[in-house]
Amino acid sequence: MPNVTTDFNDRTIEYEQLLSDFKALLKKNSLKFTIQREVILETLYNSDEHLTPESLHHLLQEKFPDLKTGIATVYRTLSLLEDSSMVTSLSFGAQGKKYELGAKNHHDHLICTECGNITEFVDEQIEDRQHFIAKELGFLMKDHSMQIYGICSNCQK
Amino acid sequence: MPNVTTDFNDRTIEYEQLLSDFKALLKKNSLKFTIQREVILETLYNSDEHLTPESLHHLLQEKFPDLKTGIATVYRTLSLLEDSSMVTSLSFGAQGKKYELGAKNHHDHLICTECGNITEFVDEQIEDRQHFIAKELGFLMKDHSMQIYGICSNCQK
DNA sequence: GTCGCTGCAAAGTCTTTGCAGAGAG
DNA sequence: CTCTCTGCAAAGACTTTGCAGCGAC
Repeated sequence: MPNVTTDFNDRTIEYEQLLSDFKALLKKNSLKFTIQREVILETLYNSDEHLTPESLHHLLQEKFPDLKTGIATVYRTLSLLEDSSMVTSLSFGAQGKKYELGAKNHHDHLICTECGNITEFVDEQIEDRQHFIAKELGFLMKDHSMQIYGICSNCQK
Repeated sequence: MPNVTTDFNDRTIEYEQLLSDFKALLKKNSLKFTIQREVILETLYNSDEHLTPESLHHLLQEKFPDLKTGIATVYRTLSLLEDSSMVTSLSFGAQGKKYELGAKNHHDHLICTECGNITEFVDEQIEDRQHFIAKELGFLMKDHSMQIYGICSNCQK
């Protein structure tokens, strides 16, 4: 199993750590560590995108064709991981949920409505403020998404 | 609750204005102004909540039982309104989308991933910061959307 | 060996589509 | 009149569940 970090930033944790967290979680709940659960975690870890259950299932069929992992197992494992906060799910307005590992870093998007260019950014002040607001309103904040729409400097010319 | 407010009930557009916008939109696209489309717009306007297609359909059956508006028409009209940016939709999980009129005042959303409850808020500090960031990165900001996902106080119990 | 896990297929949900008659322009 | 809309029901898309055998512990 590769012991690598992604090139995102220092908030990303290593796979070995993630895997042992997962095993600890399973043990604590008298659940079993199966090869299907392992490859699902690994595939989520190695993906830079938000995955739908279907796209994750597809990836598994490509990378581990011998396992013949069923879509039902993908759904069941994602629910398990989400319930234990190891992955978060987002719905972006389209149909269905998308999942990503909670261990990855977060960023927001500036989207140019003219050329479609997307700039990523993270702003600590906004991040802090979001936590504050969630707390004020009694929410246990899990994740957030923010998009700013506008016209980029190039397109303003 | 310092700078956070959930007071969002001021309408930016009156219903008459909204209705004539809707009629203009229909005319422009050679579509017809039907009683079903009207009551759907009106019901959205008079609701302070985010409505699912199903809950909107329910409201229509209560308020306009004689029309017997079908659920398919609700879906079709919501799609039409969304495509033309008169309503916006939010997704909060596997249980479908919720819709609201775009004509209402700007606000952001806190979405409970357990029960789907949506709380609205406006925070000046974040609004200001978004403008600042857009400016810093050379964007002419037009709009933005922000969703915080978490677990509401009720569901934490 | 026990008991949870898995794949499969069937069953649920939610949403869209085909169609023939109704109705707006 | 013409051509779009509508309600209905069937079809589709997505997700969950029941079950019998498999496999981790």
